[in-house]
Amino acid sequence: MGELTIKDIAKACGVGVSTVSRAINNHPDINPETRKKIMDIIAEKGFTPNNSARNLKRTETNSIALLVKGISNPFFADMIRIMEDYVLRKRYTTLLRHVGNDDDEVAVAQTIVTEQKVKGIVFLGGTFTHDQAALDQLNAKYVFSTIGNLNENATEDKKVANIAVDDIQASCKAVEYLIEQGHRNIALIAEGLNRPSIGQLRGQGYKKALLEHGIPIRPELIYEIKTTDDPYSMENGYKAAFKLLTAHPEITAIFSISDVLAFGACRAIFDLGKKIPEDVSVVGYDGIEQGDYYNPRLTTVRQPVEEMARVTIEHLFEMIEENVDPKDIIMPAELQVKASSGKAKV
Amino acid sequence: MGELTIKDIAKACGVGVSTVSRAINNHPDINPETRKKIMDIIAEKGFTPNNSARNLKRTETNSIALLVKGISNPFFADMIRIMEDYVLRKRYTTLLRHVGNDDDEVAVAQTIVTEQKVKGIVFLGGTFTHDQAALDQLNAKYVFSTIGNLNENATEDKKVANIAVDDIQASCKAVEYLIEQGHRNIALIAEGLNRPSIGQLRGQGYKKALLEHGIPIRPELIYEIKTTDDPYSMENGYKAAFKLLTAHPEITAIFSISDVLAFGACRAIFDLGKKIPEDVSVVGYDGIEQGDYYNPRLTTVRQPVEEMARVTIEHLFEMIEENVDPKDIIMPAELQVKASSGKAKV
DNA sequence: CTGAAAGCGCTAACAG
DNA sequence: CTGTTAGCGCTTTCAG
Repeated sequence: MGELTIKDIAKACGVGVSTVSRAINNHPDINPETRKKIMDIIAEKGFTPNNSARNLKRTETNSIALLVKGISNPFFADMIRIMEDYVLRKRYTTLLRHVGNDDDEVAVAQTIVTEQKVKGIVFLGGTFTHDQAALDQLNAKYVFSTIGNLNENATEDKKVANIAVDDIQASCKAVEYLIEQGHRNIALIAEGLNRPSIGQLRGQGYKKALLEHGIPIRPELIYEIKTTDDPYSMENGYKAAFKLLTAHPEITAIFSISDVLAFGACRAIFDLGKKIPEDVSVVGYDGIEQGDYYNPRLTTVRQPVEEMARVTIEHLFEMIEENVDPKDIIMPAELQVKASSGKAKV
Repeated sequence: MGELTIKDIAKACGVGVSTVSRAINNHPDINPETRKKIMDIIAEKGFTPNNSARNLKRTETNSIALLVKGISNPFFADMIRIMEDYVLRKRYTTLLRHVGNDDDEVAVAQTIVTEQKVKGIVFLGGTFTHDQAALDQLNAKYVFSTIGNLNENATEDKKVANIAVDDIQASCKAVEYLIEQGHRNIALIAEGLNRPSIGQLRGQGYKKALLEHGIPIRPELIYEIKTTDDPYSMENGYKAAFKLLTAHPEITAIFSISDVLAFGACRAIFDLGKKIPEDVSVVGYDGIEQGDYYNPRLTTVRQPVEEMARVTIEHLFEMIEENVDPKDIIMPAELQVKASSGKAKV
């Protein structure tokens, strides 16, 4: 039962506790030989310093936290890897924490800051609106990423660091593409249409495209997912498409606000005996790797993951190290036309 | 900058710190009115108790840790959800931690135990062999899950709690099925064949099936993935299948030791202008949800996820609460024949 | 029921 | 370069 403390090590080495502390913290003021001796004994006895105690004392930590909302979103995996690499090169450490869909990420952030003394936080995914008061309490720099144009309606002085794509425009482009392919009965699979969220923005893009091309918006072609826990599931995409296509066989194209939902939709289309893209075109959103392995390859709005990850973490370090003001950075998203979409049947 | 401590709250409430402590810990020895007053002020001021300080003092926590190896394995998402639910019902709290492919999960466990004082640990995924000495140091109960038959060659007294399916047998069944369908040139996509790992076990099952049916093992039909970081990727599956099929067009079936790899393999097959299952049958392993949404639906060895999660967490609590000895539990895996496999071409 | 006081394991002055 | 010592914020006896 290993419950070794720094005291035990100090005793075993015949030195004081502070010397041991210096050894494990790479402190300069220590004789290399003493350090070596101590480190050897530590390795031999298998002592792990207690971080609770460390964090209690320390005032800062050269570490940053990655707060990911939604455990299973494959979209974030790449971003995390890229940011971890960057942080490591900066000689900081990363703390990765997944927060449940129902948890309040700002509250979690608060605990992490006070407990782990992190210098910065990246919020990946999650809700759109945050309690500004709680945010102000946060004794660390933070940046939101891939959540949407948070600052859309914010006043200048309330701006928060945010990296996102222009969801409205990107969605609009995607639907416009479908219209150009001759589609008129275009369904939408979305979520959160009536509350500030990426779902809402993407829904707006869909409507904008239709309106600008003089196509009436038919609410019965819009399926809104209502589940609270993990709305972005293949199962929900399946249900949505199944219901839409059964009730409205005239649908020739589906725009889904996430790739994962789109996979579910594809399954429903196949199960109904229809072909993609011959009978129904499908367009997703996100541009996750999986889409390229799917059969047929999924047409999608690709968010520039690597670029976004890089910009996000760079901006965070700018804020930490150079005290730069929070920026609102909108990045371009690109429609990638693959095999799951094509001309409308005539 | 919210750095409130229990002292601030005590002062604000006009009580002692210990009373505040009692309030936030639902301690029985406290006047309900006093508690209410304190809780109100805490809510108003937005105080979060510092867990580092708490853990430093506490000797136990009614919490268990879920240690997941490999961030992006969709196979675990379900298990985690099920176990979290169970833990919650037991009125314990869950601590979820992802550990990188290169990290030593036992070392991470060690820190978590000493810092968070968790009572139990579930190791999900990860390596096969562990330093028994380090394990013995762990001042908590632990169970390995979905890693493979760890105890295969262990002596009785060294047994470690382990939940797994019989990988050899299940793989053997899967390959036998392919043989029964008339396939003779069956390729294998695997990983870790030469070190104790699930990959090795599944590879053994493949060989066993061939041998028992008098089919010679041709090493050139076995592709072993060598990358260290995340071998179980679609990309690796793609490369493997591409290389196999290009060099050996006579292959009519591929057994892949994971569904994710199988998806990659499918893409390669399509890219080579072949059809699934008409030209090449594909069988995966794991039974993840995605397989059912894939086109064609993936034939796979399904591990009973829900059941395994339940058994895993139940056994952990047995060990914690009733001091039951570690058990070695082998669960049945089931071959699910779907659309990605069929009779061999004649 | 409540407050005072003693540490939990560690780091960071402060003296040597 | 090294040891001594004072807390970090909290829980938990121990007296009231």
